[in-house]
Amino acid sequence: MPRLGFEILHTDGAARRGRLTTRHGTIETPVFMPVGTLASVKSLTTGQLKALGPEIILNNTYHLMLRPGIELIEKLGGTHAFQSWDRAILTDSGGFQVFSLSSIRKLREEGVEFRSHIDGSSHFLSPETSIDIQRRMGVDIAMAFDECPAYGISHDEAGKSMELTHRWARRSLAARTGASALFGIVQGGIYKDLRKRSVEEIASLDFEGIAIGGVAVGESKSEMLEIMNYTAPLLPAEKPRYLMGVGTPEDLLDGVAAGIDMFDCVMPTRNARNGSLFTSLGKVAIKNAKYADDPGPLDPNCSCSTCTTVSRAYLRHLFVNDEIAAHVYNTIHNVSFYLDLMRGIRQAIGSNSLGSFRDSFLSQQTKL
RNA sequence: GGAGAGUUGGCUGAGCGGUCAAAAGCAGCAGACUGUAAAUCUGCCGGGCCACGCCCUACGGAGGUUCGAAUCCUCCACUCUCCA
Repeated sequence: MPRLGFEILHTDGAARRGRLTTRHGTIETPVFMPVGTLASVKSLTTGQLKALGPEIILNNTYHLMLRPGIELIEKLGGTHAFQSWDRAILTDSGGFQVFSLSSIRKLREEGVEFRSHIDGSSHFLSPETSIDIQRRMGVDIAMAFDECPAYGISHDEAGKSMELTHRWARRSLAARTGASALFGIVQGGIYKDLRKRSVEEIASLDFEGIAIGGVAVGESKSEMLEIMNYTAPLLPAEKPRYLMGVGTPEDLLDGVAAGIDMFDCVMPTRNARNGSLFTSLGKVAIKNAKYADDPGPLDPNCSCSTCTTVSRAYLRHLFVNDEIAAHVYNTIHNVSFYLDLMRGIRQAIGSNSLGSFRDSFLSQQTKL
């Protein structure tokens, strides 16, 4: 069995309706992958998550390396067994932590030395160690170890960073053993010539899929869209395309229209915990006083267990009182909303109506 | 009956002559969140305005001292602690 199967079933403009095949099931694309950094989609049990139906989730190498540690996960049979998840898992390589933990890391050609954000202890991550950890976790899709540069760096700096990512991409590939698929990551910041160069390099290597990294790191929405719309069409058509860390519902629509197949983002889960809920009628800040006596469902067009069982008034009550159930209800809804959105997108592509689907979705977003 | 302590903005609670419309926390009201150091962070939070400054009303009540009082003095009201 190949490490990863990918077939394109249908196209609508640049948008692709496809199917990924992994050892842990098939994945209909375009797909949104809920983020479960610490082998947990925050606030949900595996059972609750499974009921929502995602076909793939994302874990994080850096976090799991620190705790509980790869030795333990390996000893307990890999991360699928550890978290009792029998569907697909993709791991981020720790590349994003090169960016997000920049204040407590030291970057070298060889790799990155992190001071643990938990206890300050030193840890080293390189293409080889990252790939090794991901393999030992037994994930379905591993990511190359990259440097995700901060927004605002110069063309020169972005170029150097990109070249490092390219060298690391080759090393990641060379270090790969085992059954996990491996995706390369295109960098280059906001500079089109660099993005083009990065695509050429990454696409020339033997990755099972290609990701666009280094977006949504502080640049404006228009810059992000410009880079995405420029880069996506340059990617080889036959491989799955993954836009890392994105995004809002609107971003997903734009990404799919640009030909992206895979997305992940903390937004539905984090925003849920912070009381910002996505609905078919627009965003609901559930803590707002206006919902205090609102007996209606969070989203009248949603069939998730939150929307079919409790009122906005109750959700607000739970949230303002810091009840744990607020996080559960909110996360169930937001994840469900994202998965429903992707389902709708897939159907729309299948019927060549992505454009009207997008228009219809966005026009409803202001109805609150 | 005696001795002492206290009364500050919705609450708790700093302040003990000017830099005080009054610290801090909570509550309240908004906003943000994009490969998760996030159940986090930010702003507003007496009233008013022709608002990056000005004017009112304010630290239990009433007087007083002072150029100036939440801060000092007097009386009153209330609360609490200890001793009988």
